[in-house]
Amino acid sequence: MARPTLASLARELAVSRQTISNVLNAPHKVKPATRERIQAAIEAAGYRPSAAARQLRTQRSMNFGMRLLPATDGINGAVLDRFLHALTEAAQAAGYRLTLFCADSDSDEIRQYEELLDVAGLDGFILTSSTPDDVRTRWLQERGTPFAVFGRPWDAAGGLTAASHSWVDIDGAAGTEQAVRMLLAQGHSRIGFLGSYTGNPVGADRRRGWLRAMDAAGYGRDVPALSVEAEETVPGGASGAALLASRGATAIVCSSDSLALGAAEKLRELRPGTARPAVVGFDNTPVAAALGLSSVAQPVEEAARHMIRVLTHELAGDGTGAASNPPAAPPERQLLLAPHVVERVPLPLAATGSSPA
Amino acid sequence: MARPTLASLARELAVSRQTISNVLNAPHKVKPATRERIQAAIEAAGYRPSAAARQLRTQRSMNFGMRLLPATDGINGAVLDRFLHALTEAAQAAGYRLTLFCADSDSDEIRQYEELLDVAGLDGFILTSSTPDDVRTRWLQERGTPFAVFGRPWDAAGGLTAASHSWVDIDGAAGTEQAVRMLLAQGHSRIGFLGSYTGNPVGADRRRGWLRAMDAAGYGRDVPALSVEAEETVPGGASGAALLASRGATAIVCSSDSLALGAAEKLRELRPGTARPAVVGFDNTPVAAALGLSSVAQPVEEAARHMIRVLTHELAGDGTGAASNPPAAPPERQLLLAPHVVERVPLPLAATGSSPA
DNA sequence: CGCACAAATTTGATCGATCAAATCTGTGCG
DNA sequence: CGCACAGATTTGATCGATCAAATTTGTGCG
Repeated sequence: MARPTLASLARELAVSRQTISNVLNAPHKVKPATRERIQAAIEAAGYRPSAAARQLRTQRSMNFGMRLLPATDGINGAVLDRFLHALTEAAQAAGYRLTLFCADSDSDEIRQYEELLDVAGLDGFILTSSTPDDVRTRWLQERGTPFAVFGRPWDAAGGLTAASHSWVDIDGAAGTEQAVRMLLAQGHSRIGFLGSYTGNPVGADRRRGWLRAMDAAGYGRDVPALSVEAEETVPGGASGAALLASRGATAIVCSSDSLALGAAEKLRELRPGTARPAVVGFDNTPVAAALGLSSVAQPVEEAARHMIRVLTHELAGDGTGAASNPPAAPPERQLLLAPHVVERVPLPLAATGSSPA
Repeated sequence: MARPTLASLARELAVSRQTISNVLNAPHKVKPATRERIQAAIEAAGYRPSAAARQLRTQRSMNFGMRLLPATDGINGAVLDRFLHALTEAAQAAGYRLTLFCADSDSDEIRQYEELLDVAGLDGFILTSSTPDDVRTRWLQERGTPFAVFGRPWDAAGGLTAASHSWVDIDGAAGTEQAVRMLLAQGHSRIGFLGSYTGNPVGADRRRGWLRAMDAAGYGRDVPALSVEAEETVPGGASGAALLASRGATAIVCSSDSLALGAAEKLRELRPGTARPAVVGFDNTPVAAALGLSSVAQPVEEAARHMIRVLTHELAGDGTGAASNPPAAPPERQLLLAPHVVERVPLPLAATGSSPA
């Protein structure tokens, strides 16, 4: 039998289309007895309303869009995977779907927004980064399209702009701060910070946490010599670590796992005796896990869920003139989530140091 | 001004809706002069047909679906990223969009198919794996829904089933074969193979390539002792490499980058003198790149593009009774792509071996 | 000139849902 | 008994496109 439609089902049940529609969209308008009878019939027939027809009438696609950046930019790799998965799952749970798209540049991204809004009628967008004075966020705001950004809108000076749009971000400083505290608890006092050259504010933010924790612990005077920048690569991490070690650092907090990987190697090499190289990375990538490297883990899943919450809330607010029954506390429009350190014991790989063949 | 529709634009131009529709969907039916006039007006007004309205009438959503596996399963990490990106890009270029969804299990995945087909009217699906006797592929085939699978349908014995559905896969054996040849060219003769325990056919396939190349080179007799299996982790790779080295192996082809990472570490350790640990990984993950490890790179982008080609071709065939003008050679329904080895010189990290602090 | 016939264009119906307004039921109460 | 009025249900229009069939325009030619 062909897929049932509202009309076909209505005929069978000898009720009107609208009544069935009401059972689905405004159950309180239907007499309980009728409602149950219809609900049962819906289940039995496996009736599912067509999104296209619904969208045509309501102008809602129940669909969010997200640009997939070309690999190696922005949040990527395993982090992006986790983020995407959580996003999709949360959207699905809220009755929305997620559509991906590609763009060559930010201006092309705007062109895509326009197209996707007109053609597919997307209800909102997820952005995975934003720059100060971002043309995309401005465009979306002017047009009144709902969107949420993963990442704070930093200004040119590395400060936070007072953007009025929704965003969620991970508090990098809180992460490195916690990493320092962990190392302090392990007995270290000369704890270095190893960042990368890129003048981006995310790195500066992570450095800030280290600084704060060192100050709080009373090691503020050591700070100048213990902060180093290197190339954002594994060898970069190694050379940075060598420099820090030469200045007496016994432990290192890094702004990425690549740096941490190189740093851990180097420390092992410099101090063959030490069991655990006191190095903490950032992002908690699979590499860190594979090598038994401690790392700051970002709660990207929570961030994704929150972004969906923000978007759906905004859309629900518009939709029904009278907001849902309980005024439902609106989700924070701007939220900073705290990461946490995943402490790991290095793998025996190094411990087996000079095992015979 | 509100978004133009076919009707509004028709009124302005004093032509009928259908004529404009024909300009877009069957230009040959419209007199050149009219066509150009209308085309210009479409551009000027920025008219874009609504996908929802179109879908309602044509029963085509121009949308493909793909299940996003929970992280750490199937193809993942950076490889998945590249695949997804290429998929999205290719779909977009062909006028299709990509919708993601999550599922808890294979049977739940079927439930999602059903829902997405009924509700969103998806035109086809991308699967990222298939098992012999896969319930999902069977369901899709019975229902006649177009789909393409990334990965060959292996049977229980590790052989290839004669499945009738479309798939694309990477020829793992060809990859390891090439890796062996590279090592042979570098002067190695005792080349080991390091795989993981998992009895999955992908690993067996990779081993097969090594075997083939060793045989071809006349080293078939060494084979039994030079094939080792270990746990699919970095330390697993290290212990496997130790074993292989003890049996005289001077180079190792691994079935993954994790194993290769551990193996490279171990070889370096065992032979401090050697400049380049002769180890080749598989998947060419960012880790391999970061550490300067040679690895077999899979052409996932090409695979993704081909899958979209297969799907769009199938849908185009159905759509217009008479296939597109030139009969357009149908894309291979089952395609095996050859990977290639990315040769890298290890990073100075190790070369700096015993540099002073 | 006029007819046949193809090319070009238009008309009305339809896809499957929701909206807004109309109609039908049923209950309370003077 | 009958009227008002809220509750329940139905009706007709509509969202924006395409399809199938009808109509108009144009061309060739006896």
